[in-house]
Amino acid sequence: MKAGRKRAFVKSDALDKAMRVFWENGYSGTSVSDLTEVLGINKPSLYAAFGNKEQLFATALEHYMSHYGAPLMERLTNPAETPFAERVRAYMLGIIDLINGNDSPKGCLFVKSCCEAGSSAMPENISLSLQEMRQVNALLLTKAVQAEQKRGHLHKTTKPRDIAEYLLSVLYGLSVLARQGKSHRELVRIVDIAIKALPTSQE
Amino acid sequence: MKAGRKRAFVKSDALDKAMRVFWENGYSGTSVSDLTEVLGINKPSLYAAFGNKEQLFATALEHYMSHYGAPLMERLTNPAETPFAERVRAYMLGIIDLINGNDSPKGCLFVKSCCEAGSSAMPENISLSLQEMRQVNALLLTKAVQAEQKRGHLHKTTKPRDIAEYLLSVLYGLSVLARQGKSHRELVRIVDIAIKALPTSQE
DNA sequence: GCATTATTATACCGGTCGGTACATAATGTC
DNA sequence: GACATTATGTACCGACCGGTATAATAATGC
Repeated sequence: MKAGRKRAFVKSDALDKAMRVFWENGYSGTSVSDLTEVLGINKPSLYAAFGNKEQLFATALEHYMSHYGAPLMERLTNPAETPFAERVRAYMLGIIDLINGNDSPKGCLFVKSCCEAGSSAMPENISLSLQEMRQVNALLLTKAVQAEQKRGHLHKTTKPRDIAEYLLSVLYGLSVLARQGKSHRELVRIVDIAIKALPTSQE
Repeated sequence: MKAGRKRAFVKSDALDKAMRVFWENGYSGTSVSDLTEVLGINKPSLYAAFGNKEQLFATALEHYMSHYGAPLMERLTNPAETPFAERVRAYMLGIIDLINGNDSPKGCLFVKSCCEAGSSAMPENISLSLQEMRQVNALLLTKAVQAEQKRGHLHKTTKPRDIAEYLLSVLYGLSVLARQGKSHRELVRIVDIAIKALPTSQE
């Protein structure tokens, strides 16, 4: 055991709370005072635990992606015996629950952050890692589409990458709609239309 | 002619410049100093001409929607003799040009603002007018779909409003992708996939 | 010419921003 | 218990925030 006074708060809990503040107000819309107020700690504690505002945001963003976003990706491949369109639907419904939950801010933190990115209002490092995150996400989705094309359940006239980007585009749009208060039901209807566009082999 | 010293800048030019600053950095990412620097005027001139930061943003947003967004809507109905899918495509390609232009910030100011909305970082009035703007946009698109269904060129199993919201969702997604640097060509490919989802009567 | 009116530039307002110095309190090792 | 180590609360830093008071400047109507 290391020496020294014990931290009076649980770091992982604080990180999740901080993530939600950024989720609600965005990077430049969130002040350090906002964070310390919600987390119930003082500034020196926050800076000692998380570095500075930029580093805390980066950590919160990774926490969001790994704990809330990434787990949904499994639905794209499992269970393998269900039709591809159903798996995509399950994935997208998971995203809907995430961006339209009752106990979390509306919309998607990642999408929100992307909109802030690429300007002087957001540090360049963050903008770059957002771009990397998107590429990883798109690649995973592309591979799922590719696997399905090889199985022959999806015809091959459209490049898998384009199909993946199309699906992501719809998802990003859902985040904007969720932010504006659209209901769960309305969002699901959009997903159902979007999935009809998938060029299945029976066409 | 009114008495008094003449304004040393063209108000409409200043408004367009201000719009671009907000477009680049967002509402809370833009400071009044950012604005006066780009506009080349002093703060009292800005406040005299546009009220305050919030009012200037509201004006800039309306300028964006009426001068850049709204004119594209005509492509949805004209020319009436071209197929509906082609008109929708023309509309969406117009949006792509807007959000991926070389002489303007990437992405869509409206989408960016929607992501900032609904939080303490953005005044409530702005959030409300963003919601109204979206409703107007969705209604116009819905009516275009509805007209096409009556003509019989689009089958009626899907509600026109849902189709409209689906198309808007794709467009909002394109804004996020454009912001991340996706090329014109890639965005067009997404639009082409999205349009295939339209339930045309020949199916 | 002269009062009136509007815009300009400078300089400043209180408040908040992100970030930290400092002293104190609590834990471990020896 | 002495001591090193770590976290805490307070109080503060310079810089910038949105916004304005003031006075000089330029245009008008009469």
